[in-house]
Amino acid sequence: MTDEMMTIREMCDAYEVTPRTLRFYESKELLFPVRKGQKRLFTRRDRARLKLILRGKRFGFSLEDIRQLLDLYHIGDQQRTQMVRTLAVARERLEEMRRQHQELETAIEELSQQISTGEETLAKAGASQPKA
Amino acid sequence: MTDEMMTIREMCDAYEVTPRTLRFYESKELLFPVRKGQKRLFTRRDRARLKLILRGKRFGFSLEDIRQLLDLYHIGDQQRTQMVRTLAVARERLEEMRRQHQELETAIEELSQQISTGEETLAKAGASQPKA
DNA sequence: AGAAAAGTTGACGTGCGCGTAAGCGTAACG
DNA sequence: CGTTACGCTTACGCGCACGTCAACTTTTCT
Repeated sequence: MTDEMMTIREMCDAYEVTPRTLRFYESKELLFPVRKGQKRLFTRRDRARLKLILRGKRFGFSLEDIRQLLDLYHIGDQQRTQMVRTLAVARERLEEMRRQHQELETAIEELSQQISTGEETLAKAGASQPKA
Repeated sequence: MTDEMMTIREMCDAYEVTPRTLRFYESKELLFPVRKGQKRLFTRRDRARLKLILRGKRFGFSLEDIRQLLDLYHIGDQQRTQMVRTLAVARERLEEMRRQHQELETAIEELSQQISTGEETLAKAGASQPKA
C-alpha cells in the first residue's frame, strides 16, 4: 500500500477480479506487474490499464483487441513508423466506437418505444379487468 | 423468396452468418423457423429477431442475455402478471444500455484525446528529424 | 433416370476467458 | 518455531459460440 505498488489481493479487492484473472492478463501481456522476489506488485500504470481492460470488455472487445488498444494509450514511447501505424489503428477504432455509440442510441430508442407501447397495452387492459 | 419465407441459404447471404449459426440459434430458442417437410423456413419475425441478436452481440451481450431481451420485443402476447415483470426487466436493461452509452461516450472522448496528443507529438518530432 | 446441389441431424473439435485444484515457497503471527 | 495465510507455477477443466466433418434424405437440373 505504498500508494505506488499494490499486491495482487489489493488489486482484486479494488477492481473485483480474481487473482487468476490478473495472472491471466499478465500472461497475455495486458499487464506488467514488477516482481519483488517472486511476488507481483502492480503499479499505477497497471491499474490504469486494468481499468481500460475492464471497460473494453464491457463493450464486447476481445482481450486481443484490447491489448492493441492499450498500446494506443502510451503513444509516444515508439518509433516514428510504428507510431504512425498505431495512430491509424486508433482512428479506425475510434470510428468503430462511434458507430457502436450511434447504434446503441438507436437500440435505446427502440427498446424505449417498446416499453411505452407495452405500458399502454397494460394500462388499457388493466382499466377493465385483468383476464377476468 | 415468397418475401415472407426465406430458406437457410437466403438468410445466410442476407445476414452474413453460416447455416450452423442459424441452426445453433434455433437450438437455443432464439429463432423459430417453421418446417416445410424437413427444411427450415425463416419468417419475417425470425429476420427481425436475427437483427436484434446480431446487434446484441456487437454490444457484448451473451446469447442467453439476448434471448431474454428478445422477449421484450413481443410484449403484449403475455399474461398481465408476466407482462409487468417483463416491463420491469426491460426498464432495467434500458438503464444498463444508457449507462453503457454514457461510458462509451467517455471512452470515445478519451481515445480521441489520446490521438490528438499523439498527432502533436508526431508533428513536433517530425519537424526536425525522426530519431536522427 | 442419374448426378449434382442443398438441407438435415449427430457428434466431435476449437478458441477464448477464465475456474479450479495440486503442490510448493515464504513470510508473518501467536 | 510451528502453523496459518498468501502467493507462485503447472495443468487440466469448463461454458460459450460456433466450425467442421460424416452420413443421409430431398430437391432440382438436365
